[in-house]
Amino acid sequence: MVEEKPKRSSNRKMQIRTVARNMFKEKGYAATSMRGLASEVGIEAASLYNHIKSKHDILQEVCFEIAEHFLLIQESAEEEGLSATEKFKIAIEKHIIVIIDNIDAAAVFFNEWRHLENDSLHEFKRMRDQYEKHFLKILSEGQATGEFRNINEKLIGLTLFSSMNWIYQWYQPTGKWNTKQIADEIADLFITGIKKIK
Amino acid sequence: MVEEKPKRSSNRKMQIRTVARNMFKEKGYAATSMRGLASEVGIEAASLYNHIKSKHDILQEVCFEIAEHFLLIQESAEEEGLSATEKFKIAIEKHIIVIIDNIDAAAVFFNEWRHLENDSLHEFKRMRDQYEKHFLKILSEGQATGEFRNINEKLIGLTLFSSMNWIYQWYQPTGKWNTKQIADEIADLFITGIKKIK
DNA sequence: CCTACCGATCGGTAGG
DNA sequence: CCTACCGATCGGTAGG
Repeated sequence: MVEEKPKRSSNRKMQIRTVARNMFKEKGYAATSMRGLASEVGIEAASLYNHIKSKHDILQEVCFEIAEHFLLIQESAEEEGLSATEKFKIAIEKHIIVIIDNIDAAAVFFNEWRHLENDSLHEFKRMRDQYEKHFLKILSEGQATGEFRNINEKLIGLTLFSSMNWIYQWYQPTGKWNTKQIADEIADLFITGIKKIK
Repeated sequence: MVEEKPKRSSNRKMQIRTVARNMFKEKGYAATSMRGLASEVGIEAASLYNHIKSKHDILQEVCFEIAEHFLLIQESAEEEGLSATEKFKIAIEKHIIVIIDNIDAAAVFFNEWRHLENDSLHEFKRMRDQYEKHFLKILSEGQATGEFRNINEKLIGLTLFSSMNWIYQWYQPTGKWNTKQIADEIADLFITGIKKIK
């Protein structure tokens, strides 16, 4: 039996990223110092640079690790034979699961992306816009099939994203609702709010 | 005829606050430097301190100027003879109007309040919690009267706040929707989503 | 992974 | 409202 080598450096890097996610969420990127980060990790600031390239590089990693989660949702959503309503519900639930399962990274993603620079900022916006289209397409489809009433789909889409993307502001892992309850209640609210009354 | 004196210092203070609101929104509080702020105003950094006490003091002023707007809404909402549905719609519309009419300050209020300290942080949270109760009360009332279906009112309340408080992230004054359209569409979405079906 | 250190920039003050 | 300046802290590097 082959025992896995303890990848010490890799573990330390993971630890740095985990601590950084949390500090970026709590204090914001700009207000988090490398000395403060190092202190939480339990090493000197200079030692961080054996594991990471720069403060900005950590931000990029955190932002794009969650961006990839969102892209995976999109790719997996190509199932056939579902109504727009069903697709809508599934998309909402998956999106909320990503946020809640990665609550610190999600907070950084939604709140600190403006500190990205140049290429990474550009790429971030591109991915975000593309991802939003995925939801807008479902809204259009639902109107075309007559499942949804006439709505300002862009505005409803922004409202939906607001509802989901703000969750990190109030969600507490120790709270009384589980992920499914939250996802269901929000999905039902929106579906009831936009479905065509027969 | 008495001509008003040009209150030079007061105007300069207002200008500083206006520029600060915008920079705090765009870059965040921590990433906004007093030298950068002064440069935008057109004076030297040291000169700022003839008009303001500290960087932190500006943040407090911006946060609490908008908090007062929200409290005014609450006080004016004591009209009698309205159904919960009507109260709900009015409360949503007024809240959204405050945000859109004070979009920079609103962004700071919702995004930078964590940089408040001690008393002002405590007071901020107290006001915010109290204000949220105002909405929760309407939701409870609507369920009691049978206007609204059975909902998790705390969760729906958080979702509503998310929808409204995220507006600053996407609202553009030059955009194609006016304040009333935005407020109406969001209010209708929520009311349709929670009303009891007869 | 540390000590020692770099130049740059920070919020803010003294004094005029 | 400015010049000149303060001590503190910033992100990051050199060298071991």
